[in-house]
Amino acid sequence: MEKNLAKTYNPKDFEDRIYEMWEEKGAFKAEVDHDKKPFTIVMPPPNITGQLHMGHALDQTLQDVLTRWKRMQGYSALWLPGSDHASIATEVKVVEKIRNEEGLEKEDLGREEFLKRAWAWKEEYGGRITRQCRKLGDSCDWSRERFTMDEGCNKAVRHFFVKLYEKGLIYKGNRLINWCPECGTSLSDAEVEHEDKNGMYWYFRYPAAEEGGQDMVVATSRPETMFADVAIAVHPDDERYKDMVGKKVRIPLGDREIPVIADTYPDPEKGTGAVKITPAHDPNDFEVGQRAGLDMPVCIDFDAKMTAMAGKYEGMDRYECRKQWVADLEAAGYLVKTEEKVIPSGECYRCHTVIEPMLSDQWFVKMEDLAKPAIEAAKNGDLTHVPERFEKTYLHWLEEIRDWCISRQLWWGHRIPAWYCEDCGEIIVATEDPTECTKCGSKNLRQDEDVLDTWFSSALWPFSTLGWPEKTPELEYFYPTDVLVTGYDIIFFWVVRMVFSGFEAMEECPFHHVYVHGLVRDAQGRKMSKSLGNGIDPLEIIDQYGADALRFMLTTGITPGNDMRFKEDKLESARNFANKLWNASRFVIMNLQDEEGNFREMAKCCSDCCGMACGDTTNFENFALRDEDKWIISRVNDAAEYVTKALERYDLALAGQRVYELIWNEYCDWYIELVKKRLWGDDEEDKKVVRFVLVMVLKNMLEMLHPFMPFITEEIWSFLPHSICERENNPDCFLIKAQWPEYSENRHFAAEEERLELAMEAIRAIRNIRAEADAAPSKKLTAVIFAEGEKMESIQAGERYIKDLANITDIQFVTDKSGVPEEVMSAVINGVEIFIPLDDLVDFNAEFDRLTKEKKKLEGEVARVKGKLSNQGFLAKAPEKVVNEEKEKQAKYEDMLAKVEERLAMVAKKVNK
RNA sequence: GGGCGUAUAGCUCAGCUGGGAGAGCAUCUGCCUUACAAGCAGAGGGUCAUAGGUUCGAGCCCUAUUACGCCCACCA
Repeated sequence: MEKNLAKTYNPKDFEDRIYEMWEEKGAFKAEVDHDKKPFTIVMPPPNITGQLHMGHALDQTLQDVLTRWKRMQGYSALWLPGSDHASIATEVKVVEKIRNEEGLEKEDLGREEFLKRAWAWKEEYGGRITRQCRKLGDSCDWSRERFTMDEGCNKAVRHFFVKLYEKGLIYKGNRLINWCPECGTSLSDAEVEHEDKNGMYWYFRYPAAEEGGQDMVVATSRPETMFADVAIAVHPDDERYKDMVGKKVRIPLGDREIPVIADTYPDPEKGTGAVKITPAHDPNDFEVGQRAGLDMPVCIDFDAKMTAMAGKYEGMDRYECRKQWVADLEAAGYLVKTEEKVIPSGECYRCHTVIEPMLSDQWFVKMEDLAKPAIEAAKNGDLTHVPERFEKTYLHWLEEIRDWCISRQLWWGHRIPAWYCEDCGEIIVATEDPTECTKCGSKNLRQDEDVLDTWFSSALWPFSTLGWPEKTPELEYFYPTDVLVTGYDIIFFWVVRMVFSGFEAMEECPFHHVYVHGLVRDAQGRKMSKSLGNGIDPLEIIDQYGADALRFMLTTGITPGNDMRFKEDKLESARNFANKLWNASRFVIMNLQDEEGNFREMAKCCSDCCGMACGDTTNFENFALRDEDKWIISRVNDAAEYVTKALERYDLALAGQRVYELIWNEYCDWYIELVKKRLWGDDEEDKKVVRFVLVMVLKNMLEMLHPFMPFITEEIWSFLPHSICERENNPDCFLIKAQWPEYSENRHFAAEEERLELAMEAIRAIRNIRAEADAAPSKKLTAVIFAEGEKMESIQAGERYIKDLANITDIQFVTDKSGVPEEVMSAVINGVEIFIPLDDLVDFNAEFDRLTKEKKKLEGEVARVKGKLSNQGFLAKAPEKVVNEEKEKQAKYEDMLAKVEERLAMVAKKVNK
């Protein structure tokens, strides 16, 4: 007895074992190999603070499918893994830990000590997520695993920073930035989320401060900033306020007087047409302030508390102050009116605290010039998006881009490589820590306290991970990468920044395709989130259904760029599919003899053992292949073409779907059933052929399914006879390294396909009759089949199939219907009539209904075809091929209709209708 | 304010360059047929959101409308 697969499919029995085997054999390793073409994907590095969630599972499975496919196609396929230091998220985690465990704040520890704890935290928890990836079956080259804050990345960051600084593309400036009071740091524009909230406009009267002036009424949604008002602005053409320009008004309840100025910013149509100007707390006002050369006092500090500018409100929280201040103003009669309004508000993408625009010293990347090649790449096709529509998003962002604030007031991250000379004030920016001031020679240097935006280092990921700024062989060989796979939610954060950084550092686009996928939502279509508690843990799913089922579920039934819902039944269906394959394989293996000699002989036409993958037609002439053998070979061939083309355009869902159909609906439902009798028969030569085709087709199917379901396919593969794969000569030949099946004209058998499909139609028709007549499947029946000419030949070729699969003991083929008994049920298929004598079982009423329905259907078809063919426009303008197809259909349907009508007339008599 | 997406069977979704509407699940009927009940066989079920248009021909292309969703936006 041959060894065989376990009786039941249980992924836990082998998934971990197979993954370890792959790793041990170095199957994921990608080498610089100039005999091969490179294929490169860099993994979007998951945050070290994170747990593996469904988003990662989707993202990584897509990348793994592509990597495994390309590896099988003979590429040196590198999927480079890593993780991200996640500046803010990690710092917050570590701060909380220290607070909880030691009751200390980070300031109590000091920078150095804090960083020690942070690194310790990273060592302890940071590897968790990459360990979890292994459960998914990720075939990334772990020997090249990187971390955005490792030594190499740090070197890359410093070099890149210096490069930009020296070109004048990085500068330091006192500007209005997005400040998160909770996280205590500045944020880039991309890190601010906009949300509309119900809010209020308050209209306040600013009393005239001089003779002949008028009171000014202005609206504001942020009364607490009034303490830092420096002017009231009106449009220069606004007649209402013309006389007030240059005059002063007084801030209510205070003694500060501020001028009314003219600026084009205020819109006379909006509000009262007069706007209070608070340059330090509003981006628009900041610009007005700059234009008018106004002071920029600050009334809210970095903790979102009021400063001394706010007088008695000093130290109050900004919202607390707002409440008090409005009440006080109202009591004093300065509140003119209120208006409920929807106010757009900016929030921190991490903690959702309302952003405070703050005037602050920060580092910026000047974007205008950097954006140009990135825009150009998309426009000239060097960079394409799948699906295309995301190119619009990408371009829109780049075209509207503003300077990028890259400094963060945190400790965990890449420290800005800038030093200040305490003696002469010189700023030194350098890749190595300087020992003395380049200008005055002073050794009294102080490094900038800030760290860089996490995305600054992520932006370098496609080349920093390959060795940049060194010119390594890897960088030379694997760069640029081929495709970047990511969710649409981080196009701005990451994709855009990698592209312009890639151009700047490497003078080449970091990848040529961006495959954008959607979000995995819960069954109700809601976003999975911690706060909702509706997240689904991929590890639990793997535990329950196996990684293969999860992977298959995630990669099929989706459309690029669209969100998907996580439904348990989809998962079950994927698991059932794995089970089906398992059982079919078990069946094949169980029926094999000691085949090593046999198959070696049969596959010998292909010296390097590729068997059917060789496309050598002489291969088949040596075997007595029957129609069903050629049919399944032809179907596999067709699938190989379809699947490869689908993968080439990143249509993984359709590719997976086609493999599913091949395995279940073609191989299992038909081929296996068709050959069972032969397999158990007496013709030893024929049995050998059947076993060979069964196992070779299975091999090809495993190859095509492998990228989607790597574990089960590898496991089954290990049970296949060694003579059909390279394992005979090479014990390390595993499916993961097998050759991807290619389409070959030599394996396309149109005539056999057509004949077999006619037989299938007949089988379906007879099964249908059985069901309608309530004849048990086990009941043996006979059939009379009428056909003429070539059709007779075709259907006669299918005699054995019909007998086997429709449980018919005897078929009488007739070219004359006169001998057909009356007590029969019948069916009409393409050019062929089938009669089943059922003796007492004939149900003429059922037969009558069935035929009536069939007649109606055929009448519809005939009418449709006739309509088309009588349309002169159609005949004149449609392609000849289409017209001919329609003509053939007309003949076919008219023939079928005539036969059905004839039969119906007879049955009608029986039922007196 | 600008941009984008979705609308197809009871549910979740496919449908590639326009050429006779598909899958999975669910439902109904019959089967433990020696790989598989996580299965087998059969069946029912759709005015492809609405209204126009282009075309010989539209689920697919164009225009408008409706509903839901997403993204961007300096937001008095």
